[in-house]
Amino acid sequence: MSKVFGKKGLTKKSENISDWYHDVVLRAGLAEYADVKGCMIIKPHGYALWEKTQSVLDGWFKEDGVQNCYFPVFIPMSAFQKEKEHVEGFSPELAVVTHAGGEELAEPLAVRPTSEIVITQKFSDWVQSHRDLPMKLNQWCNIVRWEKRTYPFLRTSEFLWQEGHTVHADKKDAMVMVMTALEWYSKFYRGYFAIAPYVGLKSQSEKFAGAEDTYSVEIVVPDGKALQSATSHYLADHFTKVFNVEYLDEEGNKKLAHQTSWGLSTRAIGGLIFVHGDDSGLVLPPAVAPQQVVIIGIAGKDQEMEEKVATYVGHIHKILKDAGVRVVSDIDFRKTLGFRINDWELKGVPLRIEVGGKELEAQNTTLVRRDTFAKHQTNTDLLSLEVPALLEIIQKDLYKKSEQSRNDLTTEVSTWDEFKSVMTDKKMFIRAPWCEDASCEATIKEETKAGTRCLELDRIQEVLSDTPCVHCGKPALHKWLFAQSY
RNA sequence: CGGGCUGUAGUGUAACGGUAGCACGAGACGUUUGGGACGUUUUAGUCCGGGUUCAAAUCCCGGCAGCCCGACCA
Repeated sequence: MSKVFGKKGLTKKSENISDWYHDVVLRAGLAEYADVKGCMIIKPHGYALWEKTQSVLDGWFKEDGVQNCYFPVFIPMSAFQKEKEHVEGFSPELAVVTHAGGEELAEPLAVRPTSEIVITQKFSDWVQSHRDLPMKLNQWCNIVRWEKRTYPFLRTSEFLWQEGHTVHADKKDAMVMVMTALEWYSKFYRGYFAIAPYVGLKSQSEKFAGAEDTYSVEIVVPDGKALQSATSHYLADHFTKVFNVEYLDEEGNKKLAHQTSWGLSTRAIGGLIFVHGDDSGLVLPPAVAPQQVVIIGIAGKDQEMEEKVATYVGHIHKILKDAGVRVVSDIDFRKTLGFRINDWELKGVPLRIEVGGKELEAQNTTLVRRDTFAKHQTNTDLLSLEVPALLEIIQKDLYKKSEQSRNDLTTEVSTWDEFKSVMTDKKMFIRAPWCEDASCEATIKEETKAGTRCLELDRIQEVLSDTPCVHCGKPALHKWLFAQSY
């Protein structure tokens, strides 16, 4: 790797990853703090990443027959209290409206922390026959969870997400949906965010409040901690039996529908920042970068040259735009070159094309990769082919780097001593046999701050024999992933 | 929600209980421009609410917000 250009006022990632993260969020223009605790103003550069996320996932949802809709942000407290595990799980973090229109409300309104309740209520009206199934809805919305400890993007009091809610005739159909949604998320992280995650089943104590089973996508943050980055729940009939979501099957028998829900939030952007960013700021994968290429005009002090360079930049801009590249031109000659370069690097634009007198004369351009800072010249004629190809290479290289980092930050242990020493020394993911007992899990967490993250999908079928739990020694059937979490 | 630290122009900082200063930024003009330029000039601030005091950015109390450490979570 070539040298990394540090930034004025930007903490180095290796020195303090938390300070670095906050600096990048602000300096790259992704978001700012709002006046309300834990609330965030998402700025255009950050919101563009969310819009890209939306457009990709929304396309996949619709191909599968999921329809978008919108439910109210307010939920009557009485409705919210109907599912016991659900309300116990969420009530500590509910925001509740008690006054409106200048008067105290007869019944307080919860600001939705998720919409299982209100959507399931409607499912009971909308689902009558097996012919109504499956019914697949999704909404893109904001939700509020009054977290005690907040962190930009990763854990904000209000956040944006999509929540998919579906009902099916039986468990088998519902499980297909659960796995389909999980695969969308996994595919999105791998293919667009260039992040290699772990995907698997949550333990019973870590599952969604009200779910039968929860599956999740877990990102390995470079400091060795885990970020739960999307979830897909099999709700069985837990909500449908509370709200009588029943249908008549072909034989005329009444049956309870089986339900799923699944979501991905703006937290994803936090994962993206953490995984790819470096000491120069944000690094965006080309597939999601709002601007994939920035063309920087360099003119010296020469007015005539400024005009020539501006024209040349425009020419290149058109070539790239016609080639389907998201491109932006910077011909703000009033600012010094260094300033402009640093600014675009902070923002994470994957590829920079420098164009000045030298390039003009040679009819070429200088290409500089954001991820490696590798620099080379390319003839202008070849740009329309080379740039899209290079963007793909950058995308793949970022993924490979993420995969390498994930693997480097994961280790397998079989004894409790090893487990403890790894968790205290380094902080990383540990794969170890576990008995699946909740009290054992709680003790592990108490002693190491690390909890179970998931049982990887491809290990669910693989059943161990004669293997003791890494902590308590009771028989373990699977190797689970453990880590400290964000 | 508990413990610790913090809160001064847009940003970063300084000021013993006694004139709120500096740098960057932003605006104007001029000179500059191949990795964060310079001069002249203009601009803008003590988180909010109480208290102590002749006098509060400074001390005290409460609130709000940020960061860190716990408990909780997408």
